[in-house]
Amino acid sequence: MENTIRIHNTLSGKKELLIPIEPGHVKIYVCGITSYDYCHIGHARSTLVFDMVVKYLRHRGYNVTFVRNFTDIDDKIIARAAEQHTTPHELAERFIKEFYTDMDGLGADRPTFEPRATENVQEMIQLIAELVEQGKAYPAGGDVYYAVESFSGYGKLSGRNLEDMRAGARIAVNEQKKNPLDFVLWKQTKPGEPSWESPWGPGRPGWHIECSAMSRKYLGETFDIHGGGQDLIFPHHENEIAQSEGANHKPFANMWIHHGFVTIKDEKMSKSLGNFLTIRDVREHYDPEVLRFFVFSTQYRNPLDFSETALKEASSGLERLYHTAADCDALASRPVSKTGKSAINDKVWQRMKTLENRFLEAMDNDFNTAQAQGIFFDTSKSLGKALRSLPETPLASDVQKIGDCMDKMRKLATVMGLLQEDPAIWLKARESERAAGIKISKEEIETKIKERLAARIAKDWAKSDEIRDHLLHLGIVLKDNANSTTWSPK
RNA sequence: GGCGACGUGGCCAAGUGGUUAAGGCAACGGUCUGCAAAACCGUUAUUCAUCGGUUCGACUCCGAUCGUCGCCUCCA
Repeated sequence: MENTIRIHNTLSGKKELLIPIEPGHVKIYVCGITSYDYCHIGHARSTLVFDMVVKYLRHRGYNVTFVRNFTDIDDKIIARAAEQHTTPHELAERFIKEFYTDMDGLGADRPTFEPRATENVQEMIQLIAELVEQGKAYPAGGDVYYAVESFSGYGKLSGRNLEDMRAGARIAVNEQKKNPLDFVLWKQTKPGEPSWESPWGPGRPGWHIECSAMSRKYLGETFDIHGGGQDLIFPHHENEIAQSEGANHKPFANMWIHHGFVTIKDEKMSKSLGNFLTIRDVREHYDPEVLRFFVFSTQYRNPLDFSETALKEASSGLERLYHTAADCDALASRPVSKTGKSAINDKVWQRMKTLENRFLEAMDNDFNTAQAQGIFFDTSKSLGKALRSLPETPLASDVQKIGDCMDKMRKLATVMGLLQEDPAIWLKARESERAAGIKISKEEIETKIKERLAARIAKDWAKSDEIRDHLLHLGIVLKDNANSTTWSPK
């Protein structure tokens, strides 16, 4: 197959053509969550971005092996478990379950493999032993550290060098380390903590080693893509490279994909700043597709500023696409004529025909979902024009053209998890959401509408408008149709 | 302090050496309507933070300046 996808590789700082090691098969590893709390929308972005990447690669015909780990043992988990009078294992498992509830609810596919750190400790011990043997790591007082100076490529991912880092080091000096930047591979056990036997005594793995060990186990020593949030570039991914390449003497990941943060008021959303919203906070008020639409409204490397306004805009935008879908669906029941001249303008038809190519071009260019969404809107507009130009009894082939184009758009939108619902049902659901804040009963509204209808029949426009304004004040918008009046929340 | 990213219309956001600078939201105008709403259609940046430079030509490349954010400590 032909490789056409270009990806921004953090390692080179450039867009590069994705050329899988094994033709047609992409192997990708993504750093998952540390499981000790509910996921926030930054985690949602991460999951959705890589879900989109994998879906697109598959859409393009690649076989994809996708590995994403769970960090289920670490300082924060141990501390939180102690606070909650439970075990680290129980706590981690509980929040893995919650992770699934959230991410399944957002429509993310499960990865091929989802290894947990605690299930791969032997593989980590093996890798550490190899590093010790090769003089790249050293035991000290029950811990084992990686000697950063032993790896000449240290800093190549994050664009740093050891001297600069040393000068600006904010790391507390640890007497046991040969270099303050050396990082721990194995931590000596402390009383009451989970521990595993090892050649260096009982203890538990450091954070970075799990990804090196698990990626090697599931994907091999060299694989195609490694991904994660921008905050993982240093030190986490830098250290993974040091560990893996230090032990294997082979390139680790060929390409590195790092997505931007979700921000609030232009500040990074994070646990330590306390400015985070959980996925379920957001799900209380917004449909999962709205959240997906929002996430994909900007290219994955840019920051994404979260706000109520931004979500509302996303909702309005997606609604527009669903309206088009509903209009196209309604066309299917219209009587058609078999012969005649196409009513669809040639330029409009050209736009409809080129939808797929334009979409693929945008997505091939470093997964430019923002541009892809623009193409959906452009197509939506073309479909609107086509629909409007149809006569009472449209030509069967015109109906076919419009239906096919809409089907194609739906199929392409699957990559972003959009337009997957029945339009009529989806649009109705948005209306019900808006109805949540209304302070007047349905019966009262119906009564008012009947009153107004009487006024309208009597052509008492003043009274008719007064009733309408009154309801509008209460958040009810009236829509007069040919022979009925419907209402919907504002 | 070191390293990195970014600065495009009221807001969000594509484009990234060369015909008219995508698209969304909002606003405004039109169709429709008793008037509206909804929907649909249309309009809205001689200009891309600022100042220099390279070039026949730059929003796009280079340099400087200003501003915003991030990493350097756990973090998606």
